[in-house]
Amino acid sequence: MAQSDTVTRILDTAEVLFAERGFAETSLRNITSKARVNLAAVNYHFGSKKALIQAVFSRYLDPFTQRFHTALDTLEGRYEGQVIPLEELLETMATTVLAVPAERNSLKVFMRLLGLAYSQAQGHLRRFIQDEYGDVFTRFTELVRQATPDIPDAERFWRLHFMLGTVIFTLSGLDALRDIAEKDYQEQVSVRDLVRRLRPVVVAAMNAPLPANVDEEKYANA
Amino acid sequence: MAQSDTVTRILDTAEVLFAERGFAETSLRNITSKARVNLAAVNYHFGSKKALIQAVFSRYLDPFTQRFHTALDTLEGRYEGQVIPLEELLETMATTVLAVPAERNSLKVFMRLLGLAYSQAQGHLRRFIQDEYGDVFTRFTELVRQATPDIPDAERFWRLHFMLGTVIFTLSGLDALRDIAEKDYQEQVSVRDLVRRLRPVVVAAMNAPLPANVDEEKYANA
DNA sequence: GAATGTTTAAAACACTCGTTTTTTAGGAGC
DNA sequence: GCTCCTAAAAAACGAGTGTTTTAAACATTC
Repeated sequence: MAQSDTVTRILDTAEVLFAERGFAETSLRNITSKARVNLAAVNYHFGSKKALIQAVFSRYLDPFTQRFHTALDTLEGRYEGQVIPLEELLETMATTVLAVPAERNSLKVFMRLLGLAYSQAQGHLRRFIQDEYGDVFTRFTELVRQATPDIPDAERFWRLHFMLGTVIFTLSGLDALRDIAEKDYQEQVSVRDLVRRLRPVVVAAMNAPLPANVDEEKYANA
Repeated sequence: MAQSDTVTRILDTAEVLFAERGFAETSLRNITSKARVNLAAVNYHFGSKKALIQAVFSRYLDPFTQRFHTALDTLEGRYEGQVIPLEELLETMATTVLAVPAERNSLKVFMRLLGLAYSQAQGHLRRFIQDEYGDVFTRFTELVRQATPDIPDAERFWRLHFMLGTVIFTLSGLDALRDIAEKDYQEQVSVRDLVRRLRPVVVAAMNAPLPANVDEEKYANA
């Protein structure tokens, strides 16, 4: 054993604690003691706490983006030049997201980390994610653009982020919401259930009529 | 002067710093030094940092919920017993949200604080908000229920939270998104603009077709 | 098998944190 | 005058933080 299963133990423990309590609220001593690892090991293996945080993200995002790229590859191959329908694109994204637990532990942790990364005020994490993994998102939005030619660019930009907010907010705050929902509706909700519920909502939101009273020239050169 | 404009200065400074960097990342020394106030003043006037955080929220939420309640009063009065259409309800909520800057400084700060309250893992804030201000939200959802009788209860619950996620995520992360949007689309976006864009999206999302492959009995007793 | 490089362990460092205590100031009431 | 109470200021406290340093153990290679 040994080798560097210390690194793995640190990452495994850190991602759970980060997801539960946030980055600032999780100390290195929390992590190392729970992982039964020496305190200095974090700085030895990762260099700093900030680097550890990024490593946690990389371990999720590296396989995710890779998988997403290949999924888009096969999708493009299937439609060979033709425009890919919006539903297909969303479906592919959903499938890729749901496939995360196959590689890493928990989809819940993944979504919670994403939510933290966006809400965390300090830009370092968002910048890191944008720089390292922005490509696949750019590729995806371009395909969405082709699938929805009637939506002005700015409007599509905002709607995509509306939907990003819906998904991240819901799935990252899932535990709290699940408690309320199960209390009121005696219903077990899994992430798969939520994704199934999200599908028609996202499609309808993207296809919603354009807002009224739009200043025309704003879209003239878009 | 004097009196207790110290309290106001602390609150004014704290809400901005909290909104910018989060609660854990903002120290009392940050606040008191920027507010040109003695460090001990926070504990003297508020008792603790946690109490200060709640005071910041109360200063926003007290007038907001009050305003929202009276807005719903007049709306119910106008429809005297009849069912209020969903669009009217959403419109009222949007108007009330947009009216926040009349009482307090910044709508941006308000939304950012709300976003933090939800993403912040520690439950004390969410519990505080739920306990103190849950009534008006319950009232609102009940009106939405009457306006959308065809949506199963559980489904409506989730869709409302989907939309909550959309609004909070977008408006609380507005600065970052605005940067990207303006760079790509040379377009100035105000909060009013965003609310205008959000309107049709939220309506379409609420009215989206029900998800397919639903286990029927889940809705049988809802 | 001694030497080398890598990983772990323990301790210390230099701060920062929220909170508390002590001290000083400023009016109000009589 | 003096006290009483509230507010502000200064200083100190104790705990907790990320990081660094120093020592020991381990594994590998020649």
